[in-house]
Amino acid sequence: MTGPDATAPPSAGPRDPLLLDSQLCFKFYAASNLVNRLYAPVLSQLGLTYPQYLAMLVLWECDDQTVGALAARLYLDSGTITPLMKRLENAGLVKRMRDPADERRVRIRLTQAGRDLREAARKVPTIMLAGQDEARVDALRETLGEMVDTLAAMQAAR
Amino acid sequence: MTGPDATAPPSAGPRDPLLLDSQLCFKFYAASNLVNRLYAPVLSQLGLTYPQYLAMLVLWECDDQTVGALAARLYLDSGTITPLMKRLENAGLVKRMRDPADERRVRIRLTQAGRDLREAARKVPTIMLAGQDEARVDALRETLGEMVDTLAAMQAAR
DNA sequence: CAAAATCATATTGTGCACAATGTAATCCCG
DNA sequence: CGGGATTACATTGTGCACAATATGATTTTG
Repeated sequence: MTGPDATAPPSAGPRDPLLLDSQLCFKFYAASNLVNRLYAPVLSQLGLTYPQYLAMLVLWECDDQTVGALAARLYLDSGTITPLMKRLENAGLVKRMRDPADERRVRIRLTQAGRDLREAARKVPTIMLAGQDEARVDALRETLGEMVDTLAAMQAAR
Repeated sequence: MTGPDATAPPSAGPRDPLLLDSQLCFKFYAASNLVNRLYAPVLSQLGLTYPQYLAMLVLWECDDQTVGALAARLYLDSGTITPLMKRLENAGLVKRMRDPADERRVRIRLTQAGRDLREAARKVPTIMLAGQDEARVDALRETLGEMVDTLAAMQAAR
């Protein structure tokens, strides 16, 4: 061994900030990837990927939105939404059309098939949260919601 | 309005499980993307992307690991690690070589430049956590750590 | 010991995710 | 009203992320 603390300390003392397990950011990264992987098999039954599912949630809440509004709602770049919407259009779930009032905007509208998919999607949260403690889920959602707000504010202040 | 709750309810009552803001999973997704975006400008000064930074953290902890071990530690597919390591090799930070004892394995070793980068990386956690309440960060890391363990267990049980 | 099963990684193909850039429409200011 | 600035989206290029498949090495089994 050349340096101190070649392995992680048992429990106490100031942690090395460069240890992977010390990284709060890694928890978000790992959780996001794991969640994506857990949802994939369920969502594939609907013919959706995970980001596509999230975009459809937004449209089911409020149809006829612009590309930019969708991107903002999902904390994504509009350059991510454009090809995603083209894939949803190819799947017959949405229609893309230029806003006649402002030709710069592209409005996204659900097709009948897109609206119909909502009923099938109702089972997704049920399946994914089965066996989880509801109070714990609510508490975690609350905590993470604040964290996302903080991160979004840091992002906006850059 | 055609249905009940066309907009989100003010505060109480059972939430619609299909609302985006009801989705715990979306918080992870949004947080992960936001974190990535916040780290990118800082890490670019080291010539690293965010996943590359995480992989380097693992190697700084324990050098000379196999591709599979790195993937497991980061909760990633080995198919993600292979091209990532090739890019780190092109950057001169690691060396890839077949394990002579088991030719199926590829071992990843830091170069001197890779080891040297660790000192420059020490400032990253300092910069990113500046102004954050330490106790709050510790609590969140604890909570998220448990969540990641839960997700990893669900993943393993599939 | 040889054939089959298993294992570790690489390869291919699809789908994000974002920075940088391009293009066209609209806004704004004099 | 005319022209520069701004806005909104599309395009291009790089880098993940994973499923499916391929390749080659090792282990197991008859």
